[in-house]
Amino acid sequence: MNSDTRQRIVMTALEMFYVKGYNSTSIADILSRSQVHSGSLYHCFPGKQDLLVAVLEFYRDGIEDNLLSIAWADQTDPIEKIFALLNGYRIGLLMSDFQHGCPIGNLALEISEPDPRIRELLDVNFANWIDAVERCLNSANERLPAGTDTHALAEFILTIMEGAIMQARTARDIAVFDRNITVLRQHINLLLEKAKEPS
Amino acid sequence: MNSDTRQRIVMTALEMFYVKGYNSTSIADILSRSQVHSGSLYHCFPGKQDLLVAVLEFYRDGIEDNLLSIAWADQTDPIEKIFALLNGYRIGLLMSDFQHGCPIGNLALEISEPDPRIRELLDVNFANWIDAVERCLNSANERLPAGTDTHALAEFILTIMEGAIMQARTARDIAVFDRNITVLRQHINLLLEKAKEPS
DNA sequence: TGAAAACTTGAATGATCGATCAAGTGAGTG
DNA sequence: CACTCACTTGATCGATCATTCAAGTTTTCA
Repeated sequence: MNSDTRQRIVMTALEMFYVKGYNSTSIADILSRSQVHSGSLYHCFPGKQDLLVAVLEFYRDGIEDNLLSIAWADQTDPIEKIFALLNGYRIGLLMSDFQHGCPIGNLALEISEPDPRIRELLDVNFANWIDAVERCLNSANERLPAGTDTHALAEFILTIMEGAIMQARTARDIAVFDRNITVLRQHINLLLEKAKEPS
Repeated sequence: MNSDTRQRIVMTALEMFYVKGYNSTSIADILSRSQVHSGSLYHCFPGKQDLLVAVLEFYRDGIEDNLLSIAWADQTDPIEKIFALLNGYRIGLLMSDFQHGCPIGNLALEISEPDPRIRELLDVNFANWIDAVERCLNSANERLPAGTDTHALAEFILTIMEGAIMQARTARDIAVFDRNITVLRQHINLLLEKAKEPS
């Protein structure tokens, strides 16, 4: 397996699935953009679905190096880490003129009857993201009300990220995204305040 | 324009776009399911995009009769109206084995480079949904903290609905949806409690 | 009643899709 | 040097895509 060719194919597919979606990206698109011929592609991958699997495995294996470590550079406060992560998606929206949202979320809604491998990989990617946020919340444990369900709260934050991106892309207006994050911030502040109460 | 044929086409397209998505639904699919021949379809619609426009116009014009009035039967409390609306999507997920999410949200993420008409129609549909929730919040105005941004909160609730559906569909687990709604409920309760404080 | 307009039928079109494969290249190994 | 085998080339395949259109049928209305 020529890993240079394979990697070029995967990175091209990753980028095109991100911008155009899975169904709207043709093999011919990927071939011309990656400067690879069809025989080489089908030497590395049995079919288009396996290309998607490879892309999702790349996301899964690279969450630390390609996402978290970048968003969390210079961040120490665990609560601020969460907002720094969300801000990464905000920047992605702005820099791409609202083309780049969340690659996993896009695929999750686009693929209606997924291959089991693909559904599981989408699920794992979500789970890894939730875990990362949950670790932040657990680090801030003593600042949150006793008995706070940090897993549910981490899921909630993913939910807000996905929904906020969806609305901002549709409206082509970053202010929608910002208002959503502001309400999330208010919710977190309410929790922090509640934790301070003597009760 | 034979409105019977037109309506049958639109309702079939609506259903198939909902379940399979826009790109994955072929004209041939719609023709066979609606028992219409291609000439009739293209007599009514210039092309596939115009079919999507008609579907989105149907959603836009039917939000009151086809969505709100059903979800809000037997609901009087404005806050509970919001949760009843969310519960409608929960039931849709369960009854369709996680096939039915939010038709607007699905299309919003799937269509990456939309025709301006389509982007605007997606936007209008979101705006109408937000308006409906905002009206509920405004009705409960005196129970919320003074100065609450009800528009931002309504956007936030749409965000949660979309994100919760996305996660529940991917995990094929309604518990994810429920946990998200629970956290939203806690946020609303925090607001209601805060409004009671003498400050 | 008769002609025009609206609508239906269904075969056909060219484009594009994912996928195949025979032939060729070249690096590594005996 | 000879052989192997991973890899590349690029023409080609059948399926399916959205769309077209000539011919036929029904409805409208003067």
